[in-house]
Amino acid sequence: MSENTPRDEDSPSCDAGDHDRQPIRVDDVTCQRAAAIFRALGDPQRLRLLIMLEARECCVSELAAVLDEPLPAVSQRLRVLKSERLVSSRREGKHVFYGLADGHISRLVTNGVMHAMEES
Amino acid sequence: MSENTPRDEDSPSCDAGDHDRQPIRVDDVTCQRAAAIFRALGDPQRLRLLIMLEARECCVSELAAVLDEPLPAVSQRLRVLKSERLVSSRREGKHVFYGLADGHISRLVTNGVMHAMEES
DNA sequence: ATTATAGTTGCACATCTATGCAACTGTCTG
DNA sequence: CAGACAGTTGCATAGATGTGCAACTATAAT
Repeated sequence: MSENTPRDEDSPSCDAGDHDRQPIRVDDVTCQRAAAIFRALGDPQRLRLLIMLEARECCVSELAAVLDEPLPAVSQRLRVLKSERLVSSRREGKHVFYGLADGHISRLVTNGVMHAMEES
Repeated sequence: MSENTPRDEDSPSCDAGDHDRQPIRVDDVTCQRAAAIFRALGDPQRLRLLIMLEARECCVSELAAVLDEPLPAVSQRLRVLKSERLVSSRREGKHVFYGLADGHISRLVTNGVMHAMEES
């Protein structure tokens, strides 16, 4: 009676044929890093920024203008994205250009958006 | 003087050769749905659950036992995941089995974890 | 019907996070 | 140097979110 898993006699027959795929072993640190990345992606406005940056590098004021948001707000969001290394920045004169940190990010974003569009 | 974009004379030469990829047009609703999905993924404990469910269906008490968490906590987290349609549940006698809602989710999770492992 | 096991829900509380605005830094121009 | 434009940072506040615990529901067994 000390069992918590339903793998013995009081369990139904559901799991007999289930193919136990080898679970990915993920250490706590990685898990937290991954969660942090997802959390950074978990805001509509930040996601908008990433979607724009997927097309090309943009400077902060351009992003603010296109998205019709106050510039400090955009800068803040970019800061969050940068702290998770989702974007990188580059200064060019008066302007600071932001771009996706690497191609992976694009896949991540696109995947999520696709999934959001497909269902429902 | 009303320009916000640095595309005219006060702009440096950085963007001349930039390949403006066609941006994905994403409507607000989709953007919010996507963000909500990412937000649901943005918690280490919830991510842990999904990683476990990637291997096979599990009932709540099993998840609670393996992750060493109070059962109500696990149930709560599963609720959040279910509200975003990341997992589905199925009752079998006394047990409720949870599994990933579809194969897409697995890709989404794996992608994020991979990215978290690769960098730094 | 009573008891035990499995899950869910509700509530209170602490924590985090987003937001707006003002002040500051940095860069170029005249 | 002063002024204008581009970004960043700090701070206060309101709203969202995670957590723990207790109470409740559901299913099965005796």
